[in-house]
Amino acid sequence: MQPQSHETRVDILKGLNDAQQRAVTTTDGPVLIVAGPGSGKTRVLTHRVAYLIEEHGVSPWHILAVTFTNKAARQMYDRLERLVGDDARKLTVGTFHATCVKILRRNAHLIGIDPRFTIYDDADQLEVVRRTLKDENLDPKHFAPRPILSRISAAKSRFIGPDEFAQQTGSYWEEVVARIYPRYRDVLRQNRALDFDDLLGEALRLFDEQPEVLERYQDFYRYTLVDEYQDTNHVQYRLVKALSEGRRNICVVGDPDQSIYGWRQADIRNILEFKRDYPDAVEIHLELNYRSTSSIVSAADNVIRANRQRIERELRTENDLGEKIRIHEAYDETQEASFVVNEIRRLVSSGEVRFQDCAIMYRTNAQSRALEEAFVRSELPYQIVGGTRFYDRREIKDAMSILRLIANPQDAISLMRVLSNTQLGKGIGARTLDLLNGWAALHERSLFDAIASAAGQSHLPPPEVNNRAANLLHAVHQTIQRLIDQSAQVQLSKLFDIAIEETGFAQQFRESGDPEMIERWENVLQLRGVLTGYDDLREDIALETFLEESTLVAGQDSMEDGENQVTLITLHAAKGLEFPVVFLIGAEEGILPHSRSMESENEVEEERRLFYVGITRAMNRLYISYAFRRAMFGQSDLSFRSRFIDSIPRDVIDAPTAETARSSGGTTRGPRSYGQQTATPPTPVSEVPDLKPGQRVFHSRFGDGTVLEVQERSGDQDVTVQFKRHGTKRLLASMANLIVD
DNA sequence: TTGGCACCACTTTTT
DNA sequence: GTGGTGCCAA
Repeated sequence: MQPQSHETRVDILKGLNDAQQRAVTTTDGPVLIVAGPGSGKTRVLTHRVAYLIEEHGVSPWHILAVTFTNKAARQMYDRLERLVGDDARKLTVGTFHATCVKILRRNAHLIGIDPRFTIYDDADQLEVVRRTLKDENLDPKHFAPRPILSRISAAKSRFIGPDEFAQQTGSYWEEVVARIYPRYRDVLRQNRALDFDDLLGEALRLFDEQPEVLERYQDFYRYTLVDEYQDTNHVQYRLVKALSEGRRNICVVGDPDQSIYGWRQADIRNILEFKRDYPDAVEIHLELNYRSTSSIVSAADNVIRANRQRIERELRTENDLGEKIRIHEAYDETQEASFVVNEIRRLVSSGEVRFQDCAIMYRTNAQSRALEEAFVRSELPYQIVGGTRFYDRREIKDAMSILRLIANPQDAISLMRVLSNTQLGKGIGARTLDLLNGWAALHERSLFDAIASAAGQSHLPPPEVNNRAANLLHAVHQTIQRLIDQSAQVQLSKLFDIAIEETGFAQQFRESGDPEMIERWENVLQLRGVLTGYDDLREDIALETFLEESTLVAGQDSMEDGENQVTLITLHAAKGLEFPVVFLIGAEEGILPHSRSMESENEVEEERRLFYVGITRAMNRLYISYAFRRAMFGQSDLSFRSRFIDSIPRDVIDAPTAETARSSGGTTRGPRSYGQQTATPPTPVSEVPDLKPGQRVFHSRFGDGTVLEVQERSGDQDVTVQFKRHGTKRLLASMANLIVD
């Protein structure tokens, strides 16, 4: 046997524990694998696929594996390539969305959808809602677009269309949504666009309405594996169910404790009730953690146990105790960032770890700013994963909208963007656009058709624009048409060059000496660099392929492995990853748990799971930090450490400061020392203490409070105190008899 | 019609 | 500290 050839059965099972082996070899019928963090889930999944191929002679093209991110898919390919060789390439491994796009591109015409659809991302969707609100004469101040979109998306995630939605509105606000929803759908249809929810929903509709198509896919994908099953929504659940009907060779893997996408309509019941749908399902639990030290596992286990809505189970490890968990209070977010940076510098210079072993995790993207500044100042290498993504930058969006317009001129959102952000739209103002949009609505045609008509390129009566506008529109139409004509003939990067010249997009950068514009231009060039990667593809599919891939990238997908740099990442995006050293920052009430989640117990429990996910990313060292005061909206406010920290057992914490922490009325307060400031020495009660902003004080009548402001006043102090129960008071220090806490 | 300026509300998390 | 919106003057 050659060393390169496939591993034998024995090899496939070698090194796996009993539960893992069962998870790999139980291949007849439905299987539910509940896999705790670090329990070798990915290993089990890949080995299971290899086992199917090697031991059961299943053809790899009959296997469908659905992952949460493209990165996870790629990782799975790579591992399988090592296990089964070239056969790996015949597998279908991808995200739900990517898989559905493929299915729809082939079959959407069967359910009345143009397969050349554009995919609308979150920003596009919001724009459609905004415009629809405007058309309906609703004030976006009173009816915020974001919640409306979320509600529509929630409905779509449960396969509820506009008509059904209208039947079950429970409030005036929902009635407004019910008015917007059908119009939203019509705009997308008009623009030949599908949003993220449609990719799943229309695929499901295809299966519903075209049983023979479903049968074909059922026959094709005979074995289905779904990773991160706890994060699937109702439509995804039904897709999986439909595909695996009949053969029932379905294997789902997940962990209810790591369900963190409830807000995206992930339905935890999918995993909890799997056995109701498949009564004969075999349930296998992987609970032995191979990833983390036992200190970290103990912290994680205790944190998650505090959740009430949970299936009781235990996370175990045979690993050593390792380093204790460090909990650090910083003065503010700047100090917090320096603490992290200094600590990383210290660890790396001791030779113990490399930069790439370290990750910093936070609840909200905004928190990355202070970190980034600290990293730039310290000149340590770092990467921000996700966050303000490359494709979210203004200039990139503008450049992309040109490409999207070429791929789909019906896409009015992109067209509007091009008109308002490139020289092409110069001279075409609100009045003209109103006329064009009115014409489009009247004739039920697209905005592009309206322009064509105004340019005399249509048999329909043209919109009543003035001569000057008509001339401009004629030029616009010609330019776009010319670009469309070229798109199937030149390489993608070449097309891009032509497009940014002809639309005058490039011009604005070249003329400006502004350093900010130069930086933006460099980003545009970077985008061009990405495009050259598609130059080898056939000209007629390169553009479409690029647009599709760039829309469906997940935050994690942009992560660079192998570079020696620190990773900055949100807790959500960090799911599924592991790092030897993890800094979990911003462990404060209002951030983690997030203030928007604090009203509902369900949501606080989800926040706790998020905290749990963060902890369990760490292999050897875990730092948890919080700030005493934190700037939000540019203003600095006081913070209190997160209640979640209290669930971590003392004996795994290495933080002298944590010893002094105690609870008061549900909110836990931090210890006395603030970051690099030294602790205030205990003040004798009899003296009038020297007060400083930030100090915790006690007043005999008003109770606990915090000093906000101090004004010196001829030997006395005029202090403003924020009391916990009695609001803000101004007091004279000599009279108030404040006791420094 | 455009561009500049002032004001505003906002920031969860993402395929 | 940001980005989007609205008003005004040219």
